[in-house]
Amino acid sequence: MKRTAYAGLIDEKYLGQTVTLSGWVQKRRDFGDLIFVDLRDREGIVQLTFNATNQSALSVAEEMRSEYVISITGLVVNRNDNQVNDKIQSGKIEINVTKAKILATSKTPPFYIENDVNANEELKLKYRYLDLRRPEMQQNLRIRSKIMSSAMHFMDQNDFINIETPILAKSTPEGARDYLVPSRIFPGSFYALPQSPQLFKQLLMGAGFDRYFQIARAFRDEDLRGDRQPEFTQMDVETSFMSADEIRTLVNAWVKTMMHDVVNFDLDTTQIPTLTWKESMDRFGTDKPDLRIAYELTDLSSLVKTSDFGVFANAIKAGGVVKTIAVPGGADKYSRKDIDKLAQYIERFGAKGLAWLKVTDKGLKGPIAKFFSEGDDLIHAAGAKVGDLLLFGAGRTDVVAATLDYLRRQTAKDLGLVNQENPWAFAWIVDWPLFEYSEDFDRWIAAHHPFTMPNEEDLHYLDEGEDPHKAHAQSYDLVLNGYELGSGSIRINSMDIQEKMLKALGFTPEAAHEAFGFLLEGMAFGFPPMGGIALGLDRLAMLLAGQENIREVIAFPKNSRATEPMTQAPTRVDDKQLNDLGLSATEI
RNA sequence: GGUCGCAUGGUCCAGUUGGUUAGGACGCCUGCCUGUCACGCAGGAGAUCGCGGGUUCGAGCCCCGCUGUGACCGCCA
Repeated sequence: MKRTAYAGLIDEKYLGQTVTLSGWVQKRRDFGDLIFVDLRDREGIVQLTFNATNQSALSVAEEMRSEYVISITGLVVNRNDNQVNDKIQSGKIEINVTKAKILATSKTPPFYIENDVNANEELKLKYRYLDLRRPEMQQNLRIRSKIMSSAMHFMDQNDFINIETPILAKSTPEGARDYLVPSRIFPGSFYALPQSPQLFKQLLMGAGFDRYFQIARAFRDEDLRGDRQPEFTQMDVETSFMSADEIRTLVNAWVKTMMHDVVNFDLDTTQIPTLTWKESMDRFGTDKPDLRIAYELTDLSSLVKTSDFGVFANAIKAGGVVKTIAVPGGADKYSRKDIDKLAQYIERFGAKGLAWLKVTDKGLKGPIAKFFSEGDDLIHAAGAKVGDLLLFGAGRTDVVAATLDYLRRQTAKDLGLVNQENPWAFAWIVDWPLFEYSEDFDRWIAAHHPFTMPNEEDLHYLDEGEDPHKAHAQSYDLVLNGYELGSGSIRINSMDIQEKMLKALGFTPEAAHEAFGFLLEGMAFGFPPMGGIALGLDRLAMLLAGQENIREVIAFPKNSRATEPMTQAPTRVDDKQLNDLGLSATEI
């Protein structure tokens, strides 16, 4: 019996036809001499009917259980009007089965194969192949597939060349922790899995390919988050002779095509705002703002620096800031208890407490209202209106930013203020600092990466006797709905600037050549001006699939401790394997 | 590395102030049933209450430690 159609695609067009279908038993409803079986395949579900007019098929149906794999042949017939099921696509018809065969039996699955499955994550990952049977997961991975084919097609159409770069690569300082692969031939030496194809793609520009792209896997041995996995997929792009503006225009064109191909959304890329990094930090407290939320941060520092409220005045005196968000309609919606909960949450950002005020028609209300008897100035400065809830951040600039960024997103989520009219809020964030200070390393590190070209007018900051940390970079991030989708920059293409850059990062000339000598040497042989970007396809797929965790768009993801419950990776290995590599495992 | 949660039949949960037989729903098994699609009805099986220790006459419940797991902070150029 060879399959002639997908179960989920059977509809009135097939009426009167005999079809052969194969798939899984979603559900059996047994009435004795009448049995209904819901047959599921990748396209959906169709109802099969078995009855006494065909005893052999009926007896096979009696044996069927959930998740058995079956193949059937039957006639597509109309259902009576009172038997139509509007919940499934094929609900107007059903299949009168004449031949049935069980191809594989199944144990009772540990959880139901249905969309609103309520099993815990560990169980779902352990039986990932069952979880992936859920229509939602099938849909998620097909969205991902569409993104990839859209990308491939767009890049091909725009004369980009798809080039693979090594997975076994060289460990380089800077950046994330590497995944290391021991060398058998050189015991004690290691390859590193690439954190990105960054250096290779620059070298490809040096080689004259002019336009490169790759759907590339990248690896970073850092702790996971809902939007971070240790291995992830990037749409990696590099071009020669293009400005940052031109590269963003190119990416916009791809994003527009992709949004059309994948979710059939007509994106007006001329409406994508470009914010400087500083503007984004000032207005939203983050470098990846969710622009679906209308309200922003307001700086009240100058207004409250002489306030009677000590917390505010002291924050300013200590060199910090006081900022607020006015949550529309929040005054009624948030109880004291709700606010306490928010206050407790933001302690993790370093906030000492949460000052708040409610704007009522009788002025400001709340525990600290007494300090603001002349409240109108404050209400006006905050852009607040009656019914709003004012939430304040006071203290170190970075703590206030993190706190109010969180409060802005959380309150919008709580109150349904994430604007649904603009479901896809893209933004470009530009003019990033070239360096940022790392308390961990107690030195300045590259904000993007060490190959990022400084702004033309900032080049002199890298010179002797100047302060390199004032420099800003020709780098740009693409943000969607509060997620960093991609990050790119114009690269340094001269050895001279690259060496200055590495020096500013604390590299001695010897260390610089040991780590990046191949790149520096290459630059001596005529490297073109170049720039590019890498877009995170997992996050993009997650957002387009309406998911909140990138696990949902990765077929076999790791759990939050970077292990894989199905295969149990990582595992210990044989001593022989270790011996071959000249390694020994110390911790048991 | 840290913070906060969670762990009870196959699954998801309830379990009072510590009290004698650990409860429900779904699923599973058996039987009956020709119009169900959350089928129905009758019956049945199924538990090391994550692991180890402690307190107590008595622990699913309280305490300590551990393990697993989720979210977040640090980290992620």
